[in-house]
Amino acid sequence: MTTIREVAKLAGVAPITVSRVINHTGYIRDETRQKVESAVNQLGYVPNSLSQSLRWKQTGMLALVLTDVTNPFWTTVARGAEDAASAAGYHLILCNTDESPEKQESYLKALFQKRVDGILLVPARADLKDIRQARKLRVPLVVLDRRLTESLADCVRCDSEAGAYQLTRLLLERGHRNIALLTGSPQVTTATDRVSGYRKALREAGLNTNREIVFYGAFTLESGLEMARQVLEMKPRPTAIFAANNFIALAVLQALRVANVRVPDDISVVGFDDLPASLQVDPVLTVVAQPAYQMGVLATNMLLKKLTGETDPSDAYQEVVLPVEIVERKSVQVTRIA
Amino acid sequence: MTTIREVAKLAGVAPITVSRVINHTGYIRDETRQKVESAVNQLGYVPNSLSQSLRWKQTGMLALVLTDVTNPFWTTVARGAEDAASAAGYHLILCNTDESPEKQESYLKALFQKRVDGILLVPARADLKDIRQARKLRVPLVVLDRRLTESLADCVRCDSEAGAYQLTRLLLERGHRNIALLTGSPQVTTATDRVSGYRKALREAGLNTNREIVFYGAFTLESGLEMARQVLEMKPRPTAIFAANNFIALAVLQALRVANVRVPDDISVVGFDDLPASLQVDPVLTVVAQPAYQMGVLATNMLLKKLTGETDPSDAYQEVVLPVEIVERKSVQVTRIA
DNA sequence: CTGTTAGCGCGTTCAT
DNA sequence: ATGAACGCGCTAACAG
Repeated sequence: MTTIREVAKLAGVAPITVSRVINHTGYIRDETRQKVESAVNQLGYVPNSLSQSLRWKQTGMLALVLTDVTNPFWTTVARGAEDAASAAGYHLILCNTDESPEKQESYLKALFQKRVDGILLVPARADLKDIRQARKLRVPLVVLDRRLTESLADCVRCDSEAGAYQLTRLLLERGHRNIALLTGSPQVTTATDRVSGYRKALREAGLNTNREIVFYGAFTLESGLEMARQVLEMKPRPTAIFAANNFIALAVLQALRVANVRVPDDISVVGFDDLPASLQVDPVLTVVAQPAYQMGVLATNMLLKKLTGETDPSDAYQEVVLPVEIVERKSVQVTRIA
Repeated sequence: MTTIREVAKLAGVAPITVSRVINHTGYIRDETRQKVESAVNQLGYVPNSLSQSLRWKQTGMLALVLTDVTNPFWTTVARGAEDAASAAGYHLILCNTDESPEKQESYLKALFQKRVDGILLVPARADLKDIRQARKLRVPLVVLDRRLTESLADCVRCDSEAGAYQLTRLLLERGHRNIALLTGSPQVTTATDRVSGYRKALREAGLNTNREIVFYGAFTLESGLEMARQVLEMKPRPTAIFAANNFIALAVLQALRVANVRVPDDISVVGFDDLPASLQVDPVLTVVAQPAYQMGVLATNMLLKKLTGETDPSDAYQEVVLPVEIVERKSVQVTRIA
């Protein structure tokens, strides 16, 4: 590919002059600019951003490391992040860890090597090693969606506990006392926070620990199907199911349909995460909706502030917790109190 | 961040020795290796891949430029591409053009600047300018999903025409003669190819041009809703709707539900693109399923062959057309021939 | 307004 | 088995 030197030669100037024309820095005589521009066009010159980044000590790239772009929740977050990044003139790289700490480590290493200017991370596990490394390397990092066991980074997330609490209360108010909660891995704070909210609501309603029905699995369709099967075999069968993420909710609905159990007539179902309008035909599920897009935007802006030095590095880490919102639809039945 | 020189200094060796240890090239005495490794660990040294790429003249990065990661079809393609890329030791960058030629141009420019080793492109428009530029810059490029008006690049796509033909025949065999086709932009070959397949089937059934009912819009929910509304106002109303992509199909189902038109009792519906199992509760729609994941894998492998020089550059451009498959479900009703 | 020099961090080439 | 010099492509700092 053409280099700046070849352009300079053709235009009869020094490379630095070409550089100045391209980057619109410094003063250039109009005539010179035109000579350079025509040389650039003639050769189809495209500046090498590797070299530029090497000199400038910044790459203009951010990275979003998440667990699964296949999940509409994450694609929405990603769109928010991308929009915010590109509004600030940054490019965004997406990486999927599939909840694997090994993949996470491998991607982060690659991102460090690429000298991305900042990282948005949805931590695959409670493991803090990667985050410590980012700190050590002084790579700005914002944690997304999940809490850390220790306060080692800024964090933007939604209020899982409050959402789960509200959803559980809604069920309790409708008379449900046998509520099964199907959640993700105990390693993931959104999974456990939703358990906390559920638990809190049960306690307040005067139900003690032995009334809790909690299944831990993973935030996937397969795990949801498996847990749903187990719920259906319980005697007495719970009168309501609380699915702690969108894939589990869809799995529950699928399993119930296969088993010929009607919603909400035979059993009530509520879920966490709404689906985008483009992906549902007949929205039936009462859910807690998280501001996914906004979370992506906010986290990105927080990251950008860190790298433009608008925040004082000596400040304590910030944590932004976004409120969630109940969207009531028609998957909850009023039941007699048992 | 630490540089190779600081590591070298701490280890008491020359930078090049550190380089050799890191890249496992050349001979190194065990003792030296250990000194270097401990220095690397102590400083948390992470090699700068910008510099490496600059020297090696390759970046180990591929890019997939597509129209919309929000669409499950594309996320599936992306997963295929990512898996294939990472199996070969490459990283994959994702870019969304939203069908905008301007965004496409801007992203491609950035990718050229970043010196990605190769590009997978879903062209936003029939415009060939960007592809010519890639040729001029000698950046290996494979076109995905859509045909080019001129043969200027290798291409991997699915057989839209055959799929549309089969789907239309299925409707014709069930007795439908008033079939509305709701498709994307006339600028997009998958949209027009599906019209061709539809048209061909009608012709074969002895129906002439004035029996064609074709709406051109975009492959989005909004456009689908708008077109569906128009179909519902037609008199006589078509007995079947053929939605030429997944979002249009979902829009049609939504619109029909709102209008209280039952599927398939009142009207039959077929679609292009299946949804992943994780996103549907009760798969109802008879569709043409495209091998999205496989398309991503194949295109990536074709690209990789080009850059490892396994293909003769003098060869003509390849075009791989993947077969599609009808998945019959329950959205088509047998109707009396009008 | 334009050019020269030097160096970003690394690895190839050629010595030793 | 290890190192010195040079250059990848670009631009900051300093001259002129």
